[in-house]
Amino acid sequence: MTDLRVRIAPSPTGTVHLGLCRTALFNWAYARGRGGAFILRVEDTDRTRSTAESEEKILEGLRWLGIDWDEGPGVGGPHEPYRQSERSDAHALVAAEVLASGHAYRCFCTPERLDELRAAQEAKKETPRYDQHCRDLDPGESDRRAAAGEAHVLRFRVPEGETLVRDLVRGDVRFDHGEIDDWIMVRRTGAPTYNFVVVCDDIDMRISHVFRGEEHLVNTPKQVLLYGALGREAPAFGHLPLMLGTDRKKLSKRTGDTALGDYIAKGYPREAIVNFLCLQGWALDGETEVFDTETFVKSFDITDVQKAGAVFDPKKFLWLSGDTIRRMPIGELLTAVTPYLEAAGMVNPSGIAAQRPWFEQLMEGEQERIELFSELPGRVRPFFEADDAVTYEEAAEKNARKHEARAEHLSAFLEWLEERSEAGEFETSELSAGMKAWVKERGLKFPALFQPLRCALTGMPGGRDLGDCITLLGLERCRTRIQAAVSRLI
RNA sequence: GGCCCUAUCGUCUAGUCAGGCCUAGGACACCAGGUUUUCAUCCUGGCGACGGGGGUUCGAAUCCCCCUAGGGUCACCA
Repeated sequence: MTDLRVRIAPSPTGTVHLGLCRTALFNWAYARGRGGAFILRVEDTDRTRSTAESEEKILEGLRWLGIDWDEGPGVGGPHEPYRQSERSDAHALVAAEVLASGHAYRCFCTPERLDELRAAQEAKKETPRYDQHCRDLDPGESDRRAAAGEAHVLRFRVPEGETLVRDLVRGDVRFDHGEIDDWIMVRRTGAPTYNFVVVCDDIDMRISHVFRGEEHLVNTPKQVLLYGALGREAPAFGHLPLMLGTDRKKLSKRTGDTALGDYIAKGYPREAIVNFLCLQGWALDGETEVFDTETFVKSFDITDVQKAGAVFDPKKFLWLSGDTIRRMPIGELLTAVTPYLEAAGMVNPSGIAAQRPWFEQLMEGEQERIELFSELPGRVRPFFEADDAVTYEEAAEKNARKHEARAEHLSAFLEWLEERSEAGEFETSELSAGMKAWVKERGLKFPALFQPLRCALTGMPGGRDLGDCITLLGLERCRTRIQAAVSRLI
């Protein structure tokens, strides 16, 4: 059996894009589901745009998603180093080999000449391409000019013919070599280009399958040709459909957030993000939308991947987030939400531990009402406000003022509450039932008490069960709030 | 524009490779009911698609061709 080895090769030039996350996820799942190895390699050949911070963000982001790598930065491996910029010696060796074998040639054309060429071609509405000016330069002359220190690049000598790419997602794709430029392998600075190093490194690292975004499909014949020139067998390829924005173009900041960090900050649960990403171009069985990572790993196959691009649907993502939150154990939810509570100044780190049951009750009432962790502080605000200065939202106050005898009802209800407390009957479900009975005994409609009471207690027009609010606040705080409301709602 | 990819409800998709089981299934969204003290959850129902045209076949969402539409790519970026 040939060793299954897949990789993700991000370039550290910015934020952690969701597309990268999905590609990583699919590669990783493919390896994990088949006992293969998953390798992480940092593609930092563009020295001017690559940053260490970006690289660190990528590693952090992948780890956060639950993706672990068998070889790569941080864990090492038999094919070190895993940062392309540190592999230049190997690249130089291969470049020399390709030049010596005649599959590549030196090109001494100046960037100015190339610019003019391109401009002329564009003016004539032709496809911009290299005119192979240096392709048939005499080898002796080429060597002399290079030895004399004349600046040059190394170009791949694309032969006549066509290349067949057998894509595990798309099937067979043919490319006529007449359409492929004699592409640059090594820049005049001596730095190798992406199409060149990606092949060198994938060979060195024994990569067996390359799954990446569809934007790389047209690069593939160039790479396949290089594998051939090097006498190596190309890996299997699979080009994933693009993730599209609502404008049906490649997902970009233009139509919404694209960075993993944005979603983490908003409080999408990890499971929801992974689950949603899995759904972009792949489906478990066509029926089941919600599944865990383990199920994904067990079921994922590259040949099941959709060919057409997938438009990113923020609404469905939000729904999935809320659904995931609703299924979380309360303790886990509390942990997830703690940073948001702290950031809102509602608790300090030890505060929750000291009143854990209270916080758990608080969470239980909100669990089905939030779709993102970040919504929580706004929703529980009333429970952290001063009792004599609850913020009344306009809609809540309006609802309360609809009832003529609001102050009388509130005062009477407070008396009833005091009695319940003295009687030791101050538990949520008994209170909820008792309140309803209280309203009916007086021949009232529910809103006559509940709307003013909700306003008094929370200042909000809607929300959790009022009995629940009462037990959460306790008699003292309820008394203050109701008394305040009696005067404020006159 | 050249080349390449793609084409099922508004969106994500199942079904396409092995044509009949498809009067095309699920999910989100939307709409209407129900449950509920409110909000939310939850439940029920509804709306809603095989881009168009030719073939092949007894039979096509599924196979072939053309058209159309969308996307990707054309860097000394990756």
